[in-house]
Amino acid sequence: MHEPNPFQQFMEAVVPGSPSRALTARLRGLGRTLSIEKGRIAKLDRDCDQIVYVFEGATKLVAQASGGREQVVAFHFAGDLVSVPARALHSYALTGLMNTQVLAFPAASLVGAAVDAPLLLTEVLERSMAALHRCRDKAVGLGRKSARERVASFLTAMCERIGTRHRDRLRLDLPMSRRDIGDSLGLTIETISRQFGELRASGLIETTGRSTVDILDPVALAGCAGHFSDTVD
Amino acid sequence: MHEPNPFQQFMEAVVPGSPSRALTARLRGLGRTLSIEKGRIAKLDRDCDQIVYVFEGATKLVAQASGGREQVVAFHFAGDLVSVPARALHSYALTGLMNTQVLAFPAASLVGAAVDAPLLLTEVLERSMAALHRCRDKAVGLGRKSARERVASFLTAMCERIGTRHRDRLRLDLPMSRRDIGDSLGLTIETISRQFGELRASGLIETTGRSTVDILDPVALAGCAGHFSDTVD
DNA sequence: CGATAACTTGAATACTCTCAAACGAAGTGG
DNA sequence: CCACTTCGTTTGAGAGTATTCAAGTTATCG
Repeated sequence: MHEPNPFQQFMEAVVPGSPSRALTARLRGLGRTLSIEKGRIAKLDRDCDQIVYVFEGATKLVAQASGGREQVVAFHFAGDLVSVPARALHSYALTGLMNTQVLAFPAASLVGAAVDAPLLLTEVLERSMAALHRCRDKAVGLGRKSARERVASFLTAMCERIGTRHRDRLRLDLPMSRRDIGDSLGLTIETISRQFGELRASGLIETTGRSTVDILDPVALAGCAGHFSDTVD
Repeated sequence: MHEPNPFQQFMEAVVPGSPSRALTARLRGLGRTLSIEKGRIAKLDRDCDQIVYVFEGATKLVAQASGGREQVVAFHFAGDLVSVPARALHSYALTGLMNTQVLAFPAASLVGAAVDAPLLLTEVLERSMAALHRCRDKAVGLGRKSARERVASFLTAMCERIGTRHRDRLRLDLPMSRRDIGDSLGLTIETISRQFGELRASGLIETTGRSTVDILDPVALAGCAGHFSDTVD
């Protein structure tokens, strides 16, 4: 059992079916593998938009506004595809939450290379639409929800992405700090900590150490998230 | 000079080059033209994700959370392409800001029909990435910015999209109400009103009636937006 | 011109932030 | 293996910004 290759895994995950040799060669030429150490910023080409495949590890995409304020725009885990804009109203950086391996493509070149590979294009389109929809759901949280609802939303969403079963209970091993969570939810670390405390007191969660969260009552927690429902209100 | 056809204009705007007859016929069969009256919700097919081309007028995409709270996720104007999800964490609706004409496609079918039309696919991809990047910039505003900064951001962004020159000054004819602006920026109408008042008092803007805003000092206004800059801080 | 809806303004409240300090976990070196 | 250092987290008190509630005012439309 030899170590899997980042590029190979990317092809299997993102290009369904059997891609032509020509396409494979083309893409191999475009992609650059990068290691991102925990807490460090990926050294991406900042001259053009990048499309990054997370092969192993976890990252956060951070936007910087004036005054050093940071907003975590999204978290990513192995298998995810991230679009990193070169220039926008705010400055964006992809940062490792742990030691991470990624494969970075210039967005324009990737799309250009895919004109003959509709399956690759549709896959990228599919994923970027999904990202858009997630970003909108996040915007609703940031714009209209209380701290409690944001934290409950966050934990519920994380559960679906990286939750595991541990002795009959739902467990979450968070790779991000309280600060990261705060920067993602538009709250301060103190507020995050207080909300965790109250959820703990309410018996909805249990925490061990810094990163482990057991979800004792997933249904009640999701109920705190303030998502749309036809029944309530 | 006969009235332009929505479908024709869609093809010209979204499918560059000269599309094949087969593709044209296929797309024509998929698209449904809809009229959306001012203040009313578009009667879209809610069973699957939709891709909507705004032919004429303006719309807002509204997400509904629990408790009747609403978040305007994006505004759209003639020529824009909107992705409306069928089901997500929140309930989404496309609403007319004025009498509006749109062309709605089932997203999956549109993408399916485009497997042979890479230019259509790349155009849709391009636009959805742009939407993603705008949504992220919006998330930064909602998560990390003051009321003042959000309003300044909003006015600056609107200027670039629908600003006009009027006797040597930059004019904005806002099709949306204070409530819409508030729901877009995660603020209340009262806060919007107060911010407009203060910007007026500072001499940055001038308002006439409900919808006309003259930007007297675009540079200073943009400076209030709190966007990233290397120079400040 | 009158009615209605949208907007503006004011005062009191609430939620989260800021600042400050104590606590605990994780890692290092003896 | 333990003491020590450091960083992340927790907790508390006070301050600030936007919200809520309540009038009052101004556009816009019929």
